[in-house]
Amino acid sequence: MTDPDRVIHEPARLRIMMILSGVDTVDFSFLVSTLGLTKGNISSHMSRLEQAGYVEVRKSFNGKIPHTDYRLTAPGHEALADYWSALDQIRGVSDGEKE
Amino acid sequence: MTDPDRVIHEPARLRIMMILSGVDTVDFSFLVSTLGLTKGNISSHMSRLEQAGYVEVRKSFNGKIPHTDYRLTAPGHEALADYWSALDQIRGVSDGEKE
DNA sequence: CATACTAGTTTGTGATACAAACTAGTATGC
DNA sequence: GCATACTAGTTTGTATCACAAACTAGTATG
Repeated sequence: MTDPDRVIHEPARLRIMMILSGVDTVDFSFLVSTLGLTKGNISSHMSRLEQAGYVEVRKSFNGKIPHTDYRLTAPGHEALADYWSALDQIRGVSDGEKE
Repeated sequence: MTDPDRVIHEPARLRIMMILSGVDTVDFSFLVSTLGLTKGNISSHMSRLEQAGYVEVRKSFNGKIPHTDYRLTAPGHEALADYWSALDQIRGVSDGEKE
């Protein structure tokens, strides 16, 4: 009866997690253009994911331009897997009895 | 890129929808004992689902005791199916490609 | 007639998703 | 050299909403 992790459950963050799970790193601009959300919105979602320990933030300079990369941590990968498990569990509620 | 229906996405309501999808009707008390949520909480979730047109409320009297039954409507069934589709789409990001 | 129970609804509050406004620095135009 | 625009984000304000506590309305029991 475990409820899905709220941090991941939020659609925007779920998308972010799914994107991150498939690649090494993504940068801020990529997320902005891919997700179609405002920068502010993405910024706060990334902060939330960072606070949860699900993503690692790496700030650097691309020449003189600041650059931010995000990477999914091991706990992040695990939490994402657990999230889908929780959802499968909900989905399979009537699995045994009827179709 | 359709986001999952927020009405259904809320874990408590998702559970309710899944329960309803498997049976004809459930009554209020059943939901209270099954979900482990307070009555107030359940009451507002059911109102939300009713407002969305996903459930139909049927009030009656069991002798002299009031009784409330809930039933999933056709749009409700459809919305639930669409919800899982939307989620499958998110889940299959790396494999389902995009449009 | 009062205490407890059934069956819910209404109310108050804290959390939060979202966009707008803001910050800080770089490149370009005049 | 000054300003205008752009890149790369963060902070702030607001409206929504999930949740539980308090309340309502009626019934059964001592």
